[in-house]
Amino acid sequence: MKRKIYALVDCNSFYCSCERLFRPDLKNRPVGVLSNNDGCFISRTNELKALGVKMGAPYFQVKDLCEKNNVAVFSSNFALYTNISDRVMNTLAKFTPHLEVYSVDEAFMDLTFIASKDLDSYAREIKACVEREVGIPVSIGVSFSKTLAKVANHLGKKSEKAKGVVVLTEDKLLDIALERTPIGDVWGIGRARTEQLKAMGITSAKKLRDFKNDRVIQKQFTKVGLMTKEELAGEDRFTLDFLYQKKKEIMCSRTFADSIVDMDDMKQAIANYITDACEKLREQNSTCAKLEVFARTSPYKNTPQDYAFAEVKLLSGTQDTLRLIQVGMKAVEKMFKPGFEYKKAGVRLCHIVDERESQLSLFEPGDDTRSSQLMRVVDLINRREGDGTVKSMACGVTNIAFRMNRNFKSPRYVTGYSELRKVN
DNA sequence: TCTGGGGTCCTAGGACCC
DNA sequence: TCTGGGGTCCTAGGACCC
Repeated sequence: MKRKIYALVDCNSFYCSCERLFRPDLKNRPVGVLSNNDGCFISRTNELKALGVKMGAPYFQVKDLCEKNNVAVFSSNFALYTNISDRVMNTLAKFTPHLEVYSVDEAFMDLTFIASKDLDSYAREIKACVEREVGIPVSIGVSFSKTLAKVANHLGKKSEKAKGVVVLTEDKLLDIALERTPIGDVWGIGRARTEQLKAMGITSAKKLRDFKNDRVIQKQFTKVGLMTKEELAGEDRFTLDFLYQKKKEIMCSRTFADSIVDMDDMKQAIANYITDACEKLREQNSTCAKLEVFARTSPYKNTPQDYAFAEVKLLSGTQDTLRLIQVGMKAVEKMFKPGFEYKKAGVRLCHIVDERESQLSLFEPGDDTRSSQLMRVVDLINRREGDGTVKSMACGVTNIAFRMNRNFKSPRYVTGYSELRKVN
């Protein structure tokens, strides 16, 4: 049987590249995009990396440096990024029958059907096409497994010579590549595992691949750890799942621009998060049977600390925003402690199942037809007229929940387009 | 003044069952 | 002196990803 071939396509500095798309004047300037509330950097161009600004660096710490170096700083504009991402993925889909969208800026493609000698030129064609049709620069790594494609992609980003495409299908090249890849750069090896592996003398990807004792690896690093090792040896263990997967948990949380000290404000924020999460729940035709509510103070501030948490289990699954707000408000009363300055709060919907399999209970009413119809109409109106057009009274009118500092936001280039599409 | 917002999977251990 | 043994389900918590 022919070995699998995977390509990993990764958009370069994705959020920054999206901003540049509409601002050609930023082409050679350092660009950075900030997290919500303009907290820290979540995307940086090479020019910004060269200035020493790290991923996750708090903005206020490097503000002076940025001003001195004429860095173009943006607040995040996720509506824009999602829209551009869709366009990239649609372009990629033309090149393979099997595409797995792995994140907003990455996708795996099955290229097994391409002859080995043509892989490099095919990958370059893909790259050129995305850049021509969407305008976003990408890097592509190609090899026998997802983990190896990641390694190849990494090299493609770093090497000048590669011009954004690296194909690793020859043993000799693979050996060199794996030797040059520090163990911590391997996909699936995080900080904790890096330390453990180093202590065992495993400092590079090659040393992990060639480590003799599989049982030790499995014992210390779980089944997934062993699969990573096998992937490095070119075995296809993380197979492609190109089917649309429903979320098993849905979260919504935010850091507040101003802390919350009042329970009614907290209730309002939580009601908004429940509304948001329930919309996503209905979008994938699911119900949930557990709601978690949490809030925490700022760990960076020298004030009394608290992590408040409450959960509600329902006997029957629901997708009814109003019902979840009802139980959610009781949960807030249970967890909220006066005297603390809560800086962040959120909700998580758990025990998610398909609405057709949703458990009915003898003791608790399930969602009745009227509630379903109401929710459907609400979703329809909000999709057409914009989020929050129709909502529960509990959400309030002043928007405590989603108020953020966004001092550097780019204009709404494409949001209208995106909202139109959602209606269909 | 100032530090994001999502997700996934795995394992260990307890509850419960026969 | 010694506590059955195995299976399943659930949950909490850790680790990792972008």
